[in-house]
Amino acid sequence: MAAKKPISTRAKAPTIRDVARVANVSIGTASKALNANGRLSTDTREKIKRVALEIGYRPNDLAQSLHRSKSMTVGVITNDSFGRFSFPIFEALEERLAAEGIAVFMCNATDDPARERQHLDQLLGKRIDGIVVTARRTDNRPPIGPLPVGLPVVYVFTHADEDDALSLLPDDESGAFMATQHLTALGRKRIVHITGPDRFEAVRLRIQGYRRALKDQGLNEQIHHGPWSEAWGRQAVDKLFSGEAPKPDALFCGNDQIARGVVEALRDLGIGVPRDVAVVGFDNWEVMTEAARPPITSIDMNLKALGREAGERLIAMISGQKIRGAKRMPCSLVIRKSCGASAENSSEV
Amino acid sequence: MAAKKPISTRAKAPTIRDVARVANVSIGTASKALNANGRLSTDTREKIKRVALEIGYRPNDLAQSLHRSKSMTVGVITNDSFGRFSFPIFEALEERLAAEGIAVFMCNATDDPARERQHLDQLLGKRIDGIVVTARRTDNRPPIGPLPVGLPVVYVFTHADEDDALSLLPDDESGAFMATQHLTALGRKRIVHITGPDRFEAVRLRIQGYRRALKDQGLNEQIHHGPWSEAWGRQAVDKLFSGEAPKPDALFCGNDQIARGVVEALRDLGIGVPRDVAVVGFDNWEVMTEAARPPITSIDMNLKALGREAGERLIAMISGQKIRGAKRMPCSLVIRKSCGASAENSSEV
DNA sequence: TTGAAAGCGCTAACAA
DNA sequence: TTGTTAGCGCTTTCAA
Repeated sequence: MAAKKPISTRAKAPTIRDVARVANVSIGTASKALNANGRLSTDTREKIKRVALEIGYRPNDLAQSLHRSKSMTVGVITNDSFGRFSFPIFEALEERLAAEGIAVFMCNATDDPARERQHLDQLLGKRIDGIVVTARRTDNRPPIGPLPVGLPVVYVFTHADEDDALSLLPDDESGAFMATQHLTALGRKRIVHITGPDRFEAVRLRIQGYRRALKDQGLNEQIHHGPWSEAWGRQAVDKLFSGEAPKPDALFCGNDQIARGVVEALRDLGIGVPRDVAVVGFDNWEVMTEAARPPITSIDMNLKALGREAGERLIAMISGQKIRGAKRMPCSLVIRKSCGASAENSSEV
Repeated sequence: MAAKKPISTRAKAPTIRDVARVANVSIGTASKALNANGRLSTDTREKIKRVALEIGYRPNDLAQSLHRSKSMTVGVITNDSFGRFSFPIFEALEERLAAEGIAVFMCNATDDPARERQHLDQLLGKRIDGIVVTARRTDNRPPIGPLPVGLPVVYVFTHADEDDALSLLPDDESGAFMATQHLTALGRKRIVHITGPDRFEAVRLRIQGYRRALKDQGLNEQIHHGPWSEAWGRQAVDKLFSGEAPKPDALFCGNDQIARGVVEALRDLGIGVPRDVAVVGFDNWEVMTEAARPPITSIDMNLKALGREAGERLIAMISGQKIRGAKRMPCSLVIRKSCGASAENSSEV
């Protein structure tokens, strides 16, 4: 397709036949020597290895794969063009798979089913050994496919509308519980939740965790929805602290951008953080949490652990195991100054 | 390596031999039919295509590549684990290459030469048709390798200590010139540059652009170095506006985090932006520039264009062209409220 | 211990 | 128009 001119100045890579010729043995012998199996005189084995090194022989994985019908490659399909969430996941995933000798095709489908289909076709043509599907948000998505039966698929940071699928997700509910409990443990009583649009599953789950923690202490809930932005955080504070109603003494925010807006607005109003109001965010996005004044306590979804686990499971599936079901992986609380607790209690992993 | 049990429940994919058998033709004929070349009766061609579709035949790229000695894959090696810069580049690159039917292996080397070497070996084993090297910062790096002669390599957002290499970089100098000129055009006279550590090539280039623009107007320069953080931006403002010295009427910042710190500190001091002091950032990182009060005018490095161009050139090289040399691609000015200019003048692309 | 040969799935040159 | 066959680079059985 891209080939304009057939002229190629590329040096052809040496093959095992070249090794055999130079070492003056049969090609079968050379193969045996290089693959460390079968018996062979140490002499010839050494010689062959030396020759291979000298002429810069490197086995052609394509040919090898053709033979073994295992390509040692997997594909990742994402729709997260910004990369905020999927990048750390991908990074850990790739690291885990690389350790196993598996290379990773990265495909961006940008929410376009046609592009997704196209990428999938390409990957299947390359006979990938497995697929990882990831996304910008954790909500359900239609299952990817159709796929050859038995092709391992892992959904991570998203899950499929299908029981059979294996998916790995952060435990939003317990993360939010942890955040809220941290606030109640510090003696806060009027804890308001400022969060994102409730069409996000993550928002709904975080609300559940928040509720559970409040119920434990017999406290009342108050929830406000808005966009995932600093501006919304500021606006929410302006509203909450302007009227006659009793003021909150803690704010649990749906993400760190909202939290940062909140912290800034409180600062503008001269309300002390954490003295008057404690603040917790979600995501542990350091660019936000560390730069805020004061730095913001937040929930870390441990995206890298998520990616590593995805790699782990994919490897298991490739080697024949059957795994299914959704698993939620634990979040952790990262304590900073915005709550007034000492950082000693941090459960950061 | 990962293969524990040889038992595989995977359905074997149909081959062209299967197609031929079912369609009751020779395997050569089937191939011809599916590759749309050579002449063939429309009848059989139709039949073969239909059969292929029915039994779900999909050509095995591995076998195809083996034959053509072209794998239709390329590798990307990055050391940018955060992904802030390399992700947009990668995204555009991948999109361009996918359009050509080329799939992309993504490898993270995290600044570790051993890991880089390992990834490279893996990629060479997979007989990739080309390599893209990218990085977290634009500075020089040792050339990647050793590589088979003639293997196309593109460095993007970094460049190699080597004349022969092809590299694509943002034009930091002219970007900084644009930013500074924008300020002078608005009548600002005392324009201070607050930037990052000068071990970054980008910092040095941006200084050059800043200087050139000042010289054009016969203005004096003043440069302050610090870390790439909001805290540094705040600190710089505190210093600049506390003494008896004449105060700046504009601040050109080395990146958007510094700019954001600057804007916030000015706000704290009750200094009007843009009324008293105009501010320009660098990177056009919307999460910073849009959330600041006021939103910050910034220089966009057009990372996507950079990625697309890298794809373009790689494709050209793969098809036989020889390209070399470093190319700097233009930045653009994205106007927001922090300078007091109307957004009409924006040269955003 | 080593060599010969079949075959992985596909393409392309040549024959029929 | 269709079929046959060699070969891409490698592994693996089977013979020598």
